[in-house]
Amino acid sequence: MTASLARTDTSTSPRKRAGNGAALRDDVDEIGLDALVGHAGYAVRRFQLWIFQDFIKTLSEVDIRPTQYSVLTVIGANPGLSQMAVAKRLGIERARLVHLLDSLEQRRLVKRIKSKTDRRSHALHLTAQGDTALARFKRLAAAHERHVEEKIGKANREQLLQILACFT
Amino acid sequence: MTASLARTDTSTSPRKRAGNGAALRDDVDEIGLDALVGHAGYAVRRFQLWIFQDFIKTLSEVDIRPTQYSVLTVIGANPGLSQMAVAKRLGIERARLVHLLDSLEQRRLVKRIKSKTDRRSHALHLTAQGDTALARFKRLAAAHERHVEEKIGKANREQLLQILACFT
DNA sequence: AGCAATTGTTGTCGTCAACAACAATCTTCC
DNA sequence: GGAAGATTGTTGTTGACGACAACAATTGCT
Repeated sequence: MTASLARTDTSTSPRKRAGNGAALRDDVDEIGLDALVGHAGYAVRRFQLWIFQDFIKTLSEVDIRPTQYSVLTVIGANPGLSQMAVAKRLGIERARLVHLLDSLEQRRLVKRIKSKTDRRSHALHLTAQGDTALARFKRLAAAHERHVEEKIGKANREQLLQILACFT
Repeated sequence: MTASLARTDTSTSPRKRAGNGAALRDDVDEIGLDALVGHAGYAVRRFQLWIFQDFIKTLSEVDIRPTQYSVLTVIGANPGLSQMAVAKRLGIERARLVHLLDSLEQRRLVKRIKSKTDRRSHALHLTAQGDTALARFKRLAAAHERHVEEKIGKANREQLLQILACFT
């Protein structure tokens, strides 16, 4: 019933190299997504995959991943935050933030300072080195953002940001 | 700078309960995201997290996850595809698709049929049971999609789909 | 003082993307 | 016709990540 064979047959296929046109269609362009095209989640998943890969590649020379960048940025903009506050603000599990900070602290980008007012918590700060490093990360991240703009268009990117602002 | 956004505050916060407003700010609403607000990747990550959680919850009664749903849908719409074709079309690693199909085949939703024309590959088909099950999955997925619509708005959802169409 | 809540931490579990290697099979090219 | 190279499915490993559960130390509330 589903089926929907005989799709639009865009016969632009320059012949894929495998001449087994008999039983199997492995020509990507001809495979229909059916209900998936109406699902925002599918598009978002593919987009996020692309965007994260580009981010990682663009910042590969400094070896910073998206989550690390978000943590550094928030700490840089709000010195003295507790781990709990950072975790809640970014939607990261506080258990996960522990390893994240361990790594960043080993690289001398962040330091945990024992809070005087609450001996349970740590006040998070960038090191001097972390501060200058973050500035470089931000320049590279801006380059990545330009890649996004080139990919989906300037106006579309801004609309996207506006639509998804309620999740940030 | 940044800050604000006046979030909808779903957490029913009747006063945060911790009165240590001294040195640490753990009030989520007051923590600025700085450069993150201009990054599409951050918004997309948060959005995808939300959307996947809603999908999983909405389809929890049938125990189907987003990736499984995408595989079933594509196979249902294109019977006889090889694993390689499905993997390429959905952007899934073919190694990963093996386990995915193992699981779906155990649940009698999918069957691998040895291809006559290419003895390396399998032709993928839904079982009769898988076909009726997929119809139910699609109804639940439609309900999930309505949740998305309620969250970001009907017009915004359609714009989103249009903007990200180049990734599907 | 006593009890509940919070903070950081450790640990486990399952999902997922990215690779690498392999046997079986197919294609291509000589 | 046969060797060389590519493709398909498979197995395995690695690392990032989200979700949970438990714990000690500490704090807040009553």
